[in-house]
Amino acid sequence: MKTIEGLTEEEERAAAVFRALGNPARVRIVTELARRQACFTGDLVDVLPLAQSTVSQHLKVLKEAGIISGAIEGNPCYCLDEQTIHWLVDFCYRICCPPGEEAAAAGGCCETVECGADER
Amino acid sequence: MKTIEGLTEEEERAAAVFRALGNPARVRIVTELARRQACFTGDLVDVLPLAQSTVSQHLKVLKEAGIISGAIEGNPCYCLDEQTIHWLVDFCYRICCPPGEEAAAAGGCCETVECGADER
DNA sequence: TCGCAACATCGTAATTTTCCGATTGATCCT
DNA sequence: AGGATCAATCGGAAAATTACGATGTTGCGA
Repeated sequence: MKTIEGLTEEEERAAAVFRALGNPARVRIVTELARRQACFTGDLVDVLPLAQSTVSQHLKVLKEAGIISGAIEGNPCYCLDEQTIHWLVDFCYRICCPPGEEAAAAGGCCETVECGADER
Repeated sequence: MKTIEGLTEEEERAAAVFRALGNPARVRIVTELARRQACFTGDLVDVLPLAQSTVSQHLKVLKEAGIISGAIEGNPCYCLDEQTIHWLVDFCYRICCPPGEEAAAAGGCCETVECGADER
């Protein structure tokens, strides 16, 4: 993947977090973690139809992206890092509804500009 | 990628949208689109350090995920599909702050359970 | 109609992701 | 110490992504 130079740090981070979440197994891990508050690796292995090593790798990806955190010495216990989720939501909001844009938020942009068809 | 059978339709869709957003160039496209309301392909090619064909492919990915929409006959004009963004934000909220969880939303889950260290 | 300009799509090479089994490292119990 | 259990990491194969140039396609003006 080529590096895009003009990117802000925020965009960079958003892309990384989105990428980490962009996998069915990892979304499942996140929802499970949200439901249970905290899980051992084994709990997640039971839930997912994947090998233990694979689940472990997914956990690593999520951890590196800051989406989950945790692990106690010798008894790894994961949980959601809600700050990151909140940050992501915030990012989306700022994208979608920049200051002074209350009007646009309602109907979307396409109606105001001459663009709205689906297929070319 | 293996298909995870237990996945809800929502989780499936979330993973797809996240995946589409999980690329620096595509995040840039989205932010640019938000800033300008609507863009021709050429505008985006000017902004990104990528070949025209590559940008076109990124646009296709975003379109297939429902993140952008648009294109008029013969003069393709893209814009954000804010509904999708809103849906995604909603999904994140439901994950992070399920009903009857006001307390947990503030401090995160980790403090309440015995799990909070960073490194193993 | 011819050619141009704007995009999409195709073919394809390089890189990355995804998954698994095997191995290693830690902890705990006997 | 020896064995069992749980989880991370390694090595490698298969599949997907990313990027590019070349080629199609469409609409417009000369």
